[in-house]
Amino acid sequence: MSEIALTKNQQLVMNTLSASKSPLSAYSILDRLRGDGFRAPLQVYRALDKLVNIGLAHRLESLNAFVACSHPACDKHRNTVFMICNECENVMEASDGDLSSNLKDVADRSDFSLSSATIELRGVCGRCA
Amino acid sequence: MSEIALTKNQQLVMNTLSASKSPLSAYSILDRLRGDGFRAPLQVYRALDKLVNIGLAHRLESLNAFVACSHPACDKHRNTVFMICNECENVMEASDGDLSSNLKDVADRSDFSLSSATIELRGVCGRCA
DNA sequence: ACCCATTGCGTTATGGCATAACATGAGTCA
DNA sequence: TGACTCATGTTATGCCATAACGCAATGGGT
Repeated sequence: MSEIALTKNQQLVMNTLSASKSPLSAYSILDRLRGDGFRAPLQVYRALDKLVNIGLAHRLESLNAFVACSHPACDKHRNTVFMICNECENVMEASDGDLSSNLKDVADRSDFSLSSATIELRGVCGRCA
Repeated sequence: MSEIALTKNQQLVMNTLSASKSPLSAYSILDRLRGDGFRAPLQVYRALDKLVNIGLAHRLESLNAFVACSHPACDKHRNTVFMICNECENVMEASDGDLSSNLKDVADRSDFSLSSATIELRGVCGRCA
């Protein structure tokens, strides 16, 4: 497992994501980093691309937003499930072996060669219920 | 089970979706319907809202696009899984009882009250493999 | 028949999300 | 040195989605 050195921009974006409890859009990250010299969306998107690629952040498709990975060590063998609270917008991350193998079964049954999955749940979290 | 009457616009959008094998964005639907008097995105989005609500169409979050429902009778008790081929962009739809109960288990374990799920798989379909 | 609530329609304008294309600079390695 | 890679900065552009307005048609309920 190699440590990966983040550039200054990547570090700034990562810090911004980590400091937020709820997902942030690229543009809201941009706004928070204007004081640090950020001026264009691309500066954010490029950093996000890298962070997502190395697994330090995740993109939430249903929100067009991003979160810091809260999984201590993201298990590459399992699909990640995101639970997005409709009330507080906070996001919980989970993974489950049975779910992942089930997903693979579903794909296999359709002769579909699975490479990645987007699993985003909506509902209400325990704190808000 | 009540039959639902579609308006002219809704019918046009539905026909367009049904005629396409792969997902369509709202704007590409708009382009295909300009000859039928469509002029603005909202005309498409309003029809799509309705079609999605009554289950005749689905929104694919990871594509920002829409597909006609290919499920003969969409089972409300099961979550729908979309398999999107990276090669041909075609989409297959499936559902599975085990997967749905697994998903609920994962949510329960996090004290999350599940109301809806987005499950979109990427990979390669049988025809393209 | 009347009112009223609901639903859909059409238009203009606006806002949010994301990337293309081009040029620059820093670091590595043969 | 030269070629290559990766990150950066900037401008411009394009796609996705909705706000806000007003109007038209429908369908109960009294």
